[in-house]
Amino acid sequence: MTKGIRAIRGFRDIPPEEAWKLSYIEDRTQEHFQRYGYREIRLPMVEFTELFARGIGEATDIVEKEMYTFLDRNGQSLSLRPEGTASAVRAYIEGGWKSQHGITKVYYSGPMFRYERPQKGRYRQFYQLGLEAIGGAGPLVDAEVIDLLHRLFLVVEVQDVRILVNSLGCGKCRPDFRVRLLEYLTGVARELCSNCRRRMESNPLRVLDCKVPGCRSALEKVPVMLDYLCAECEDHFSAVREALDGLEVPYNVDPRIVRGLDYYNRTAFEAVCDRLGSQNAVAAGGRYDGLAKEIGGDAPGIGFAMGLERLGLIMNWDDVVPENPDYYVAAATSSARIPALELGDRLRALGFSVEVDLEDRSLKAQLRSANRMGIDSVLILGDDELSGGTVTLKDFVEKIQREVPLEEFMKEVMAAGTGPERR
RNA sequence: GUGAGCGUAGCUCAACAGGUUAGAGCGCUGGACUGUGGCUCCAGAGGCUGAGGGUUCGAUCCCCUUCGUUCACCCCA
Repeated sequence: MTKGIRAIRGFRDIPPEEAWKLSYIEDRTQEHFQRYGYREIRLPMVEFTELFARGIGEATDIVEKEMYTFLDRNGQSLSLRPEGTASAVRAYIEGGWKSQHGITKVYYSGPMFRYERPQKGRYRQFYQLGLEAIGGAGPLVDAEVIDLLHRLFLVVEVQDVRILVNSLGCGKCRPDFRVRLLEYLTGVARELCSNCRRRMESNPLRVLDCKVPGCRSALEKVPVMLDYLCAECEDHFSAVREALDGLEVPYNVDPRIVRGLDYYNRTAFEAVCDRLGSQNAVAAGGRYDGLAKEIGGDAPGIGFAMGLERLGLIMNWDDVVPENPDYYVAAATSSARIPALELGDRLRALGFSVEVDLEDRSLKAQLRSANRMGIDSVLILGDDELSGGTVTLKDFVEKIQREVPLEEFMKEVMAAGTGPERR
């Protein structure tokens, strides 16, 4: 079990038992996004390192220590994408989509890569589904995006998810706030944990969401961004909230919401759940009006991404069952092996999914397989059936069995048929 | 990058304080039932106990190293 080549740490195989769930989430989510006018965009999984360095921010953890970066054969520094927003905005600029009318609304789905220690709900290759609304600066865009996210959780039946929103201010008001925050933190530095004292230097905003009790009490009167918003940001944020209230989207304003990426401004939001191990974010996003400028364009935007594995972890799967095959064709004798395969093909041509034994196993073993696979209808072919042009139908549920002319059976199937729509 | 736990059959796990031939359940294959599933019974296949070194008369067990894995910290989706 330890022999041979295995998957890279943090890069796991998603077996069929699990993969169908991710597909299910993707399907439901994409339908949902499309109802809001979002269209799929396929983005490269590798970009120039510079895109992420400038877009996400040189000083962020992602860029500093979590990217898969390498030189290609031309000596250019490339990186596996750690997230999708930077690419989407790059595509917007590169494609000149600004000239199109209205807001560009796109969604993407696929693997992201981050060099982190794997743990529950966290892998080095993980799957994200995200969307971006680029080119719109107004608060209604923010509200619709958050509304869409809220309603997505209704569609995929996830309970226990809370939506938290905050405003991070803008380039005008955030620097002031930062100064006030640092003043305060310096004052209470003795009461903070060692982590937070370190964070004061690296990323003071992060101190706000420390969970250590001592820090929490020391931070009771900490200034929050919301109290320092400039007039424009204040107006924007209250307009967003007004719209959310009008749409009856349940949310909480949480001043401790901070984003780990530099490009965010104004509206930031997270969907969190407690049943996710130490991770609690299922989806997160926000506005990034300054991002495009960093990479050679100019456009406001907002978007979010959600972790498919994490969503899969908290979804209620009780009412969602994978479909079993419709028929099992069993060969009772060796001369019926190929005719069994043929019959399988005929049924498949009608849209059914059919299993046929390929291992020359006994009839008993074949029936056992059918039963294990949850297949209710078995068709048996043997020498008797072949010589008589019949097929034996066995129904595990009704517990009945009868032998009928093969062509008659096929006609029945076609008539009642309506080849079930498969997914 | 840091810390802790765990690596025994395909899977989930046993093996009193180091002791003889490493067991069980599930799964798989066959049989009881000459061409008939589920339930039951019987049989069989399947192990360099993650790898390497050490202590010992003797190591799955103790020690060291290494690899893998899980969870947590950090951080994030």
